[in-house]
Amino acid sequence: MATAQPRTCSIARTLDVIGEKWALLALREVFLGNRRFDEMVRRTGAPRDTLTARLKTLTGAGILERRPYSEHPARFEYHLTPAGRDLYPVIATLMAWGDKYLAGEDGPPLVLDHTCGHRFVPQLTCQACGETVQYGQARVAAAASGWAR
Amino acid sequence: MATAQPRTCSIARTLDVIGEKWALLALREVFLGNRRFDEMVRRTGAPRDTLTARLKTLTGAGILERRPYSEHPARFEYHLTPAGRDLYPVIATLMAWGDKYLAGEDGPPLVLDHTCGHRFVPQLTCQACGETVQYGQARVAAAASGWAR
DNA sequence: GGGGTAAGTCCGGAATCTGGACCCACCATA
DNA sequence: TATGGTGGGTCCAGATTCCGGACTTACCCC
Repeated sequence: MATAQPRTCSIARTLDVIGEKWALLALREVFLGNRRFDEMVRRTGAPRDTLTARLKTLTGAGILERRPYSEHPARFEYHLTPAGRDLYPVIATLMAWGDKYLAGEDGPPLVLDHTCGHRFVPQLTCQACGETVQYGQARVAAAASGWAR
Repeated sequence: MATAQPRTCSIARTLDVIGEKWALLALREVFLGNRRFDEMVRRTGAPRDTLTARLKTLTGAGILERRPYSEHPARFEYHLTPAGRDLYPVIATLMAWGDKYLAGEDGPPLVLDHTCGHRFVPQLTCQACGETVQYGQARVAAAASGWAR
């Protein structure tokens, strides 16, 4: 009898790369334009050691790119690659959830405006039909073979 | 001179709740309809101990609800609360990123169909104008006071 | 020379995670 | 009666990871 193997779905794979502590907060800083090591340490509060390790993982995974901006005192900035930029929806939806359920009485600590002029409230939609999608409106279609692996 | 404090943004707060290892994979199983402890252990591969701890955190945070489905052998199921259901966009965008960047040659291990009949490819849009949003199209609007706290 | 900045590395102790064994209550079978 | 299976855990010792703080190197500015 085959006992189900743990799935290796795309969620698990993605979390292997960005699921460690501080990885997403480091990414948040890059999204906000803070690309340098010390600045990230200050803004996130991550231990320097840990941040070093995370940045290494993220560059290794092709999410960030380590670019020198000075030689001699060799200094580096971390830039988003296209793959990194594509993580924006993850960050945005995480933030939206926190805004809704964990904001204090001051309201959300960080407010974004969309280029359309309105406050940016992220929404999930279906690329095909454009409608908003909530839990229950998408169903498992097929096990491309990897369902239980 | 005030050295910047680590931000406590909504992302950090959210990660405090769902950012620990296995929390999101446990949630994935609940989203897929597997609500029972042993099933989650099998499907995720998480250590039983760790899963116990995560489920406790998630119920404590109001994301899951522990409902008895049998007395006497006391047995429980974990159900999504409305707050839990609102995490669907996070799961969906994580999965979409993994599908795009980490899928093997077999393609994505898990394929979803939207009720509109098409393959479900999650997209991030602006609630106000309905347009798709990518990195760079939303800007920091104001520091509600908590910017650097 | 003195102080500051940037990007790390090194360290020992603390906290977490891990796999595996164990437990208890039930049910089914024979 | 024993035997085995399921479900939802707990307990434990060892491995791994995280943590804060000190230290380093190389520059710049005054």
